[in-house]
Amino acid sequence: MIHVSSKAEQCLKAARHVFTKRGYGAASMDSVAEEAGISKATVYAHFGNKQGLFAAMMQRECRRCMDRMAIPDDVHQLELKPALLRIATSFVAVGLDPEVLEILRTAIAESPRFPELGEIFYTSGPRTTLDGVIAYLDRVCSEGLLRINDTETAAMQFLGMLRGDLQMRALFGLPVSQHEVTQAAHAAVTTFLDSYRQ
Amino acid sequence: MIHVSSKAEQCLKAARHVFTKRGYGAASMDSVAEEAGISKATVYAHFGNKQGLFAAMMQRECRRCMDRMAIPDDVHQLELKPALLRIATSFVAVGLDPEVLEILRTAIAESPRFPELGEIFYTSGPRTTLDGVIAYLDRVCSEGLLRINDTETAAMQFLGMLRGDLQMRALFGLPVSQHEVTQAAHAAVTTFLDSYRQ
DNA sequence: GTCTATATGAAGATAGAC
DNA sequence: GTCTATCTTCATATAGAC
Repeated sequence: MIHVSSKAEQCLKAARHVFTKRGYGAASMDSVAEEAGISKATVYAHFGNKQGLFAAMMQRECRRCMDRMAIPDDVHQLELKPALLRIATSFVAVGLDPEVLEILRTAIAESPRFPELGEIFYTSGPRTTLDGVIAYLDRVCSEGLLRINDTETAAMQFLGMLRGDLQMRALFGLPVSQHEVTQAAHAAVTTFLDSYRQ
Repeated sequence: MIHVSSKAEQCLKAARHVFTKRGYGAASMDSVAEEAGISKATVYAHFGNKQGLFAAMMQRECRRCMDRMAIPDDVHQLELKPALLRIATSFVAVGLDPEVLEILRTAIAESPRFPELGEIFYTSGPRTTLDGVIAYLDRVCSEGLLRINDTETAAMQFLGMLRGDLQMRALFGLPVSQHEVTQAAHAAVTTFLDSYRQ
């Protein structure tokens, strides 16, 4: 187990704020040090250089996201429709959370310069949710509640319908009303069941 | 009509390349001038400052995108299912086009610093397609081919299913196979019709 | 591990000639 | 409109003391 000192943690928090606010290229190590309340030399001592600090910050944030991306445990105690609605509500809540959006935006922005970033974020974020939905759909299919040939495609469709335009609009900083969110969740569940329950 | 000199155009092309490759913050006006084959002072003479150049470039690129975002004209001569498949194929082809992704990535990245950018891109991109699909669905509903209460929600669902994870993976630079694309298009049309044709 | 001080280079922006 | 040359600021990174 690697020991991470308190100063390094302050530094990562400050890095998160500065990098997401200004963008990687325009962020300065001086700003990070100042906001963390430590000297710039200490930042370099811990993370080597700017790229190292950014990569460490993003990896940490991706890990933090992952826990929230899994589908809720209690879905297995619900009937089919309420369970899908529960998954849907949880998914859009996380996907539109301002802190998650900040990290997602930054990951998209810098993925051309940090190629491993895309895979890390996708695996710990969208893919985690997708795998959870696939597992859930496999189960209800084996119980005969739904008939789905390709549960991976179906899961992608379900999550895709939930996202709709909303996540893109949120990424752009455009307003997304609570009404639209609940509307999208209910509509996605209805359409999904209409298609796959027969 | 505003006359745009050849040098300004070279400049915008170079700006597109430099800004999308390095990111706004890390891009330098020197690089843009060098790549355009003109002097830096000329760049400033035309666009004022770095922000002005970036905004001008992005507006131009959004306009260029818009034409490709409309749904194809020939859908109106097709039957329902082939028409949806035509819309689907066209939509994913544009949405996964590397040049479009480059601009989309940049728009997402900088929208916090350029708030008007999000609206410009959304309006000329995703919203244009969405409006086209809504209009199409309204027409086929009025002909009695489908029964849809809320065509806007249905259109968002259709486009959302098409995107699935694919656009996000593409934004992250992860591989997306041609097979996945056609698979997603066919599956989206099938699911959509299963749900709304009854 | 942490700091102050500094070297070194780069980048935004402009002055002034043609 | 376009250029060369330059000003000035700021950023990455390190040296060296404690």
